[in-house]
Amino acid sequence: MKHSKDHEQQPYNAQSIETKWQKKWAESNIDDACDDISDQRETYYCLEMFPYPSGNLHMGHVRNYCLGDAIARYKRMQGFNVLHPIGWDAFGLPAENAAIEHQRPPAEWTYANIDQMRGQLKRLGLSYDWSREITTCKPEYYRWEQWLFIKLIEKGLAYQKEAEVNWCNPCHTVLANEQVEDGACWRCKTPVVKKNLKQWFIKITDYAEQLLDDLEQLSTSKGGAWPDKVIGMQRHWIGKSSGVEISFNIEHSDEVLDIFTTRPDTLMGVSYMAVAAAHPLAIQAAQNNTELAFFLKECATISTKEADIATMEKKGMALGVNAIHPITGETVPVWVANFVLMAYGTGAVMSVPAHDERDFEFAKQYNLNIKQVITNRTGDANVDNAAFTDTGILIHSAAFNDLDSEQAKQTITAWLAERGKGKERIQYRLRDWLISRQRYWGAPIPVIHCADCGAVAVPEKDLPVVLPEDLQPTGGSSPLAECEAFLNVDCPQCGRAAQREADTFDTFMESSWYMNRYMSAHCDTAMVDTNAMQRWAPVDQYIGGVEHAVLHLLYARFYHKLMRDVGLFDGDKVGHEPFKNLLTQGMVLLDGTKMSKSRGNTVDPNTIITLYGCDTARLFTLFAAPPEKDLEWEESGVEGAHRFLNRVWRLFEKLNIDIANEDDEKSVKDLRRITHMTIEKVSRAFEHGFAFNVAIAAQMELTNALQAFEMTGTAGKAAFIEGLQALVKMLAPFVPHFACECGERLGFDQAAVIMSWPTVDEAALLQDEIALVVQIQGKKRAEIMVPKDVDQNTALALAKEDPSVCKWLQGMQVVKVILVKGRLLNIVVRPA
RNA sequence: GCCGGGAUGGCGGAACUGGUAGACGCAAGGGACUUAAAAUCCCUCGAAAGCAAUUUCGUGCGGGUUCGACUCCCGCUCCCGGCACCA
Repeated sequence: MKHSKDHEQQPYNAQSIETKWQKKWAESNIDDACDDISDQRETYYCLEMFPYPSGNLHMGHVRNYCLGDAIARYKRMQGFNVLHPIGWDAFGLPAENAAIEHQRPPAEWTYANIDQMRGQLKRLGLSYDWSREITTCKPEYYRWEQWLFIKLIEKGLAYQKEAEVNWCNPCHTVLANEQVEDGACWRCKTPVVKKNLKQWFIKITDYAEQLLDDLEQLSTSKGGAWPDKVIGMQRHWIGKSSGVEISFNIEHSDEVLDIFTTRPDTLMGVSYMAVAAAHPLAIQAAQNNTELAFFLKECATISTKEADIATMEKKGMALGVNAIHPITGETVPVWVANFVLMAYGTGAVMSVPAHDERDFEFAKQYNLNIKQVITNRTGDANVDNAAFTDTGILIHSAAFNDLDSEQAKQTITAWLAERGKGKERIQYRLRDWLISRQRYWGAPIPVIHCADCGAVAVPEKDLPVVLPEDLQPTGGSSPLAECEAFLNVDCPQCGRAAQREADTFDTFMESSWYMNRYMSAHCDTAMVDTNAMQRWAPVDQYIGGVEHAVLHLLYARFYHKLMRDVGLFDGDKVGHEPFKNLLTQGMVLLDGTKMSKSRGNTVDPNTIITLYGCDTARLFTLFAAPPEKDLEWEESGVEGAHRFLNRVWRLFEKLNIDIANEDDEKSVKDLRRITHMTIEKVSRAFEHGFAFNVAIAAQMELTNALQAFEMTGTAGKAAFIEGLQALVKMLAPFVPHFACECGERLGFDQAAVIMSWPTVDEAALLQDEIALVVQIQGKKRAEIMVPKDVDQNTALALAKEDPSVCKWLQGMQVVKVILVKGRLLNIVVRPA
């Protein structure tokens, strides 16, 4: 036992403590994951979404990494072999913009930012395995992405096609569908323009069904732990719908108009057809019709210029062509309509105004026929003022009358199928991933364009196609497109002069597989090492902002499956999904709005660290709100967190108290109970839900109890030390530097503090006597002390001795008694 | 419109599978220590009534189930996030 002199009080000095421990940790590589197969510990992979090196860490980063670090540290203390890596999502547009502004190549800016931000991360004392640091703009990283891409070309999963694509003028590049939000660029918020361009795509649609099916195993109902919100968003994005493709012949022509519908039961109600402006039938009709040609042109621009597409007026024009109804043989006019999307289904629809709101509106506007063919059970549904969109019973449908919608769908589909005029079809909203970008600061697409051989994949032996890092963007098109040294190359097939593809990959390509690369970060013989994958994958806990719910999280799931299917690993051994559990953290707000540079309402993490230390900053971000909720930054709250650490610090003064007297057995027992209850509560927070705000509150309660504890004898002192030790260890995932320093004052080495989690002594939780709440008619009327395993009759008898209970029982007859063990006794009475 | 999530003191938020509503912290008020300030410590802190013990009301609104409802069910209101002419 140490003597009082050793515990003389030094004030808590965050700066010197943090510097001291960060140095020690770095020296001991204590945070590195162990790849040694002899290591028997169970593995745990904790990952936070890696940062884009924008220049400085912001509070959102701090929150993200503190959450992850708490989990990683807890798991280490629980005896897991933890992989907790970090890296840099280093390609991207801001680097080019900065390059233009500063007249320096983007590489310089990027690497300088990485150095700056690495320093900031280290200042936060985050327990990363720095030996696995990844920088995605380095050839040693992106070469494998290029490698995978040529494999995908071989498998027919990557292809080039001319298509209508989303173009962002300020960013001077095309965008994937996922990167268009409200008709505008996800990055610069400028409305996108439609353009027809030849671009590279990856067939994510081939994986639609898998991506949808595997969402099931991620949902909480199936033992996974992805938020319902994210699962719902992905499900909706994939947008599966089952229906029928129906062929309509065109009058006086050999042409066939194919449409997709989910409501074949309404087929008899078709009164016109509508095709997209880009539909071949429309284009053909426009050849001899200038008015129509003008309208088609207008549609192409309007649909993209209008910010609010939803409220856009429905417009259309008759093509002057008729379609023949496959059942009745009647003719219906074909229209072009601005609400029909070329990219969905077949780019054409059968219009049933009586049973579709959109068709109804269009029909009213252009005075088209409205024919009701479905009614409700009572038969009184009408379509006078609005479409009747429910399913129901068929009417005015000849042979199909009186069938209900479900039967009609089957019967009509079968009828069509027999005659070769229709077939069941599954349609997805998801479209192929457009991965070409007309940007410089990205990974080159490994393709060579040859006049004779066409687009030829760069042979594997010639990889990587290295991006020249010294080019200077000027603001217009990519400097890569003008870099002769890069572009001119011999065709790998015929050997004649050819040109490299000047487009680069969408930067979401890099972030789609980095989680798998960390497992074998420096492997130079393969994209990933299969053994490492089997050891570590999947990520046990992924933490990041919800803004990536569809973008990154969908692409990464897809990429994982691609990597599996090119044979990099066995999905049954490694897992078919990359992220087992997902925690989506809320934003950091200041005065109710998101902290952002553009709003100028940021709080610099550095300032806070300098003022209070990183432990205080860490503690506050975890305590102020539950992880998934938004967190309001409050300086007074930060001070409160700092005060708490000081309070713990001062608990050590109590070690100097003389203990010459007898113990008060009850208070010793109570203290031990609080200690072990706290261990239970804090452990529970880590095991499910990550309610660190509650866990920290529990630690504050323990601190209060320790502070209030009157230590008189040796048992008391032992209980106090036990509580203090447990507290220090439980603080370690949150405020590691502080905890290590406190641990040292208790005589622990660092491993004892950051490698062992306290265990609950069940015996300490037991109480001989408990406070039992006595309710009359469900209302609390008294609290009595009873033996812990009291039975109902004894409890009732004891309750009746209590004067305030007596008062309420006066003149009453006991009807029923309910005892909830360990909690309460409810007496139901009625007037006698 | 559709999907998801919410609504609890002055504020952020607690409340295990239905069982003491408001833990913990912030803010506020009062007091102690101090020449003073800071720091620290103690007390009060949902509303109403009362000197008090105590009582009544109280978890967005209206119903219901139950001995007992912040929690479950039915019907709403409002807020936040996502998607949105998807055939």
